[in-house]
Amino acid sequence: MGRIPCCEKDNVKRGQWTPEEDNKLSSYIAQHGTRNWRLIPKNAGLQRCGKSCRLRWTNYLRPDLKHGQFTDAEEQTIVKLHSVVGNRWSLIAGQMPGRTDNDVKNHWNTKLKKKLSMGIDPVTHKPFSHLMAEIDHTGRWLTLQKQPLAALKMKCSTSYKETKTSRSNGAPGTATPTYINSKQDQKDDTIEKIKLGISRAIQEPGTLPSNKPWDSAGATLANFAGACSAFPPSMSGYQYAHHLLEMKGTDHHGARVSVQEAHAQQGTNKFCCTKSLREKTERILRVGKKSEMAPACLVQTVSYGTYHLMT
DNA sequence: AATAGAATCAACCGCGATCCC
DNA sequence: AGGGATCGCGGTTGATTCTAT
Repeated sequence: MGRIPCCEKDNVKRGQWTPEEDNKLSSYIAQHGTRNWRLIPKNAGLQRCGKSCRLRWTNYLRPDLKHGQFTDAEEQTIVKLHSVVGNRWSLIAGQMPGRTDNDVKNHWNTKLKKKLSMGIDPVTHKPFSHLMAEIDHTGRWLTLQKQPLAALKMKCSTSYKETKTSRSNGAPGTATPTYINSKQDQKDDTIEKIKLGISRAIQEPGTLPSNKPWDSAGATLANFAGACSAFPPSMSGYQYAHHLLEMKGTDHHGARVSVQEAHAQQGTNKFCCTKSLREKTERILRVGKKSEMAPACLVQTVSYGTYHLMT
């Protein structure tokens, strides 16, 4: 596993970028593209490492970036997507034109997380009790950008493929989506299906097909682990997410609750999870990179339905 | 006006994934 | 197939700015 060696050199400049450096980098990239980050600083006459240049370009200099404050709609998008995919900042940023993963991450860490931890919906600025009432009665929570599922799927897929394509051709912002039949792509597709299934299931509670191939009505805390122990091959991500969301269990008061009810009760409480179930969930969702982490939502979703809620 | 503490965000670090020879 | 080079991501740091006292 190779390390990036460039930053280790003593003669490489660090810290804040000056306007002159920005100009040099911008004009070089405008002329030559971003084919090889290692060579860019050398050719552009910059005493920076390639990594630093890439970061400066992608997070600040790119002409398509927005630099202003996050709008309410953008905050809403972050909150919604974060509840679906967790700390997958690049994925979230991919849904927000002009915003970088760094922007989204910083905004979440400095503003949104704080509001959420205080029990305040960062968008409506109302307590979560209000929000949860909306979930129960109208299902409006997580109305993911009100986009058709296919459109969202296309966007997710495009974003990912653009990244891959741009790496091979190097031209910034000119990549077009391509669809390749490979094992990796199939895995990506499965992951995308699961993620989209989760979002759609949360978005549209009560739309579960009536002929569901499972029956969790009699599930108890004790047998939940068995109930969601596998992602059946015959089941779509959408169905599976519904399956998880519809399961019933008992909360820490012993009351029977659905996953969504548990979610509503959970508020800012912590909850635990068992190792075996977490491993199973992670296996279902194992992704190419950061492979030990499953999207937080599904882990949490399973958690709500499976474990005691803890304060 | 001065100062301390909090908030913000650009930049860095380390790691895993992927590319490419 | 193996290994070095490169890229991209998420977590963290620290300089700067803002706010309260």
